[in-house]
Amino acid sequence: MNNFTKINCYCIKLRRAANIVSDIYDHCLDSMGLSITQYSLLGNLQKIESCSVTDLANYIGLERTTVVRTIRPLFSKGLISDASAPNQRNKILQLTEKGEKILEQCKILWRDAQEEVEKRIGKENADMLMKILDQINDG
Amino acid sequence: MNNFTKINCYCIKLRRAANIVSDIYDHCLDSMGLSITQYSLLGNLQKIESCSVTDLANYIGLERTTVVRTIRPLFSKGLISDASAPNQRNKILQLTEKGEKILEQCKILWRDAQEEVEKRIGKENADMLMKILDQINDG
DNA sequence: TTTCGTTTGATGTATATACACTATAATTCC
DNA sequence: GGAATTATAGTGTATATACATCAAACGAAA
Repeated sequence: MNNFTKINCYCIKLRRAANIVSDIYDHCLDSMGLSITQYSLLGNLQKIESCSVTDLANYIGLERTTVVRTIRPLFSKGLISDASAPNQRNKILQLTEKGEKILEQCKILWRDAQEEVEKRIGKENADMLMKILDQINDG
Repeated sequence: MNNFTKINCYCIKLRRAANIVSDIYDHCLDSMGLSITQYSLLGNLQKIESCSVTDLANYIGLERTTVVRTIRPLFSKGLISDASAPNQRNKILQLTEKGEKILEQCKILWRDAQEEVEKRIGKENADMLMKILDQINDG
């Protein structure tokens, strides 16, 4: 079954790779009960410090509605809070103290996942990959 | 909002890229009523010529059950058929004549999508990307 | 200041994919 | 040849993500 050449499709290969790499990250973060998307939201929120749902979505390149659903469990767990006044449309998302603390612990696990990827493809290729992905994502 | 440095996460960036590139392909294939995953199944089935669902799944690196559901509409449309005897467990998947014809038309559109990606990141980077993705996917 | 278009968050629904499990065909082993 | 094991296809359900749409808040324009 493996003596055939597979179709060289950027799309299919990117999807497979995204799924395979996602497994690595989710496995690493498993013990903290966070998905890689949630981790990414927390991490980026820490950088921005304070923003609306829409801003956060634009910033990380996810659909607004996806972010709405992803942050819900983060609210429930008390990792982020909304600093806006009542009856206001805009949310003002912020990391809570607990969120900061959890995030720091997650960062260690996340770095393990990063290193796992670098080990698999080599640091040089990893840098190259990052550069090319940036070109696709921001270009 | 854009004066912050985003987190350099291989996983998140791969996922974003997979989604962005998927849009390119699905857009190109839209007029044929096939998704990129369906196209890929047809294309690989053409190469293998004849195989079971499990073999096809292993070959393209998708979960078996995912393949089961993806090929269903291809059956309905008469693009693939099952050459196995009745009451047999193993399916013997094959492209129908109609499937071959449709696939050839799709290939043209698929190449457009491939070129679109190469135009975006440059042919050299595209080759590099393919190589790295293979390392992730098969390594 | 009232109206109207826009922004923002939210919900409903759809697709791609996976995992857990089930039912049955096929194979192995006594 | 019949029982136990394995392989195969299929279903149920879950997650990540998006699009279409809605309602309420906000801002601009008359």
